[in-house]
Amino acid sequence: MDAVFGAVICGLTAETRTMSENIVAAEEEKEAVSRNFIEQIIEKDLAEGVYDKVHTRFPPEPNGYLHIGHAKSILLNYGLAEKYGGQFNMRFDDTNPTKEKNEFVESIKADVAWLGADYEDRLFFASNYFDEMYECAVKLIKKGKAYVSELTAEEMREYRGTLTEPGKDDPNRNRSIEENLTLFEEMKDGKYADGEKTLRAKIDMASPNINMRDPIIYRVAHLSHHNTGDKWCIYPMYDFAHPIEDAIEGITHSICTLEFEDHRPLYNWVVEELEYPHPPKQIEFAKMYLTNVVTGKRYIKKLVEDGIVDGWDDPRLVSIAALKRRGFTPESIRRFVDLCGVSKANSSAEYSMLEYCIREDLKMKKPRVMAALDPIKLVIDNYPEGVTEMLTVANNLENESLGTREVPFERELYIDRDDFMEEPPKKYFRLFPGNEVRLMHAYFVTCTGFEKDEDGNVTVVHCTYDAASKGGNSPDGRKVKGTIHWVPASSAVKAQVRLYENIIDEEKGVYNEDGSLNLNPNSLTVLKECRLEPSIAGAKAYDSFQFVRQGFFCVDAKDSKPEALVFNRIVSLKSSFVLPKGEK
RNA sequence: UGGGCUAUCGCCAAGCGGUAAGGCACAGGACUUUGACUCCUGCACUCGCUGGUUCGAAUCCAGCUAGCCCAGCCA
Repeated sequence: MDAVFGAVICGLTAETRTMSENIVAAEEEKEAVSRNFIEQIIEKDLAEGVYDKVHTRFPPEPNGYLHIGHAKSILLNYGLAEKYGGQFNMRFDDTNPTKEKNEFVESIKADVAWLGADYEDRLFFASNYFDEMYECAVKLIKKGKAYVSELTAEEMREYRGTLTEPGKDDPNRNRSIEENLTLFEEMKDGKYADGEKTLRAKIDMASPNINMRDPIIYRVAHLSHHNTGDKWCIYPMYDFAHPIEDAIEGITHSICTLEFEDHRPLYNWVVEELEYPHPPKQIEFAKMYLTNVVTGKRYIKKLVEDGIVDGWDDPRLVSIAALKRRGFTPESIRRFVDLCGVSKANSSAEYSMLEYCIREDLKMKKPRVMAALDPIKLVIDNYPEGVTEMLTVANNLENESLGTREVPFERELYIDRDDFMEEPPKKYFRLFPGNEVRLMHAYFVTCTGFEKDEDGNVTVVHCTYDAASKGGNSPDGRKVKGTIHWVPASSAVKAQVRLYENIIDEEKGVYNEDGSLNLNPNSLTVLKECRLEPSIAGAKAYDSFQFVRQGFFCVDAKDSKPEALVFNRIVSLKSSFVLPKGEK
């Protein structure tokens, strides 16, 4: 990289650096990370003076809720503006009132804000440009580049031709400019019914690219718009509106997904015919998919209707709202998007990558507390009755700044059912008759026996403790292989915990042969009798914790109440422990 | 049998003519008051296929193959 090029790039990332520092920084950066293809295009544009700034945007149609796939687009656009010292706009592409609702603009704004993509005061609506778009259409008509068509939808389809055959010219293709002007104005004035007339760009009916076969750029629709009300009864089509929106806002790099590649010639045609001095450049990238995840609106709607999920924000879904409710953090989503990268190859990321990202984000930040999800009682027979010791324990052994808390220890505790076995397999080093383990942060205990109910279920485990091992170490240097977590029986907080698995049965993929969803019947497990250590009592919505040896859990924002806590498992901890087959 | 795009490890993804980065996943091992974390180690003689150009090709050329997108008055 030559010096001039380096300086140009870095001058934009850190204005406070000196020129030479910039050059050095740029070179270090180059070695550290490779650039994705969009960054390469941007840097080339900047270096060649095609643009002297970077201005991106996120332009959703407000017709639904955002999901993890949108997060990539949001963060990509925002990240690019940030990286190159440019700006990022939020823009609602609301040119078709049939599907748009204010409810969605509000939810989208909330999701974008939550993700941390700050558009400052640059919130725009395509519908605010309708006057200007109308003028653009008139300009095209005056240039002889647009005409009013009277073809019905069906005729339009016939005239368009097919993938392999060229189309035919519209009978009205050579209408006079004056007549087109009059007709278009009449369309605007409401003289025609929906579908009666359209405005078409005059390009090339024989183009191998179907988008160029005189595309419709305005249609009549007597519909109330969520933003402009009844002011308009004609609305611009995406292909006409989008480039204008971008141009008006001074967007430099208009980033969209792959399916719009074929629309780029039309995008360029529009900005060229309209003679914008600094036309924006459309760049397409591959959408990100997550493997075995459902994002289709129809499918989610059905899941809600069938009562399989409790809404668009059910923690098993991957809408932004659902991820938030599940306990994912904006940081984890950003990291995930980052890890996935940007390319033009269709691909699908594994869910394990998302799991990795949330574990990484939470592990140092959250307190590590104890919880018995499937509790059974542990009685320390040689521990005095009526005595409670307050043990001071670190909230996070790897992060001292999280401080300490007090956990009461007493004769009767709850432990997790998994941590005791009457007849353990080999390599099981938790509690079983005769075995000694450490109660985390507390004492060594040795299992002396257990009780069962008439059904053969273990109800109580008995043990004795070594008073000298307080804190979890024996002065004689004795080692134990297992450390288990516990909760004081008398003061534990009762709570509900929801364990989630993928809503899709991963063995067989998302869809059944008949097109229905291939659901995992075990996607939700509700544990109602969980016992948590008392320190968790005041937990509020979205608070999250590591339940030691189990995973990360988040207070459910919808159903949790101070007196009846409800937790969602965000993600389990990794585990290399597997019970031999046939056990449990 | 039109046009556009894509093809590098199980999953993402660098690579831009000088002899295959990295991450996730996975498998071993060390450490461990979480069977977690952390730390080591291993994991593509090969880049969809076939030819060609070149001293040298994942990178250039040609031809194939496979996948995705396009025939809304949706975006």
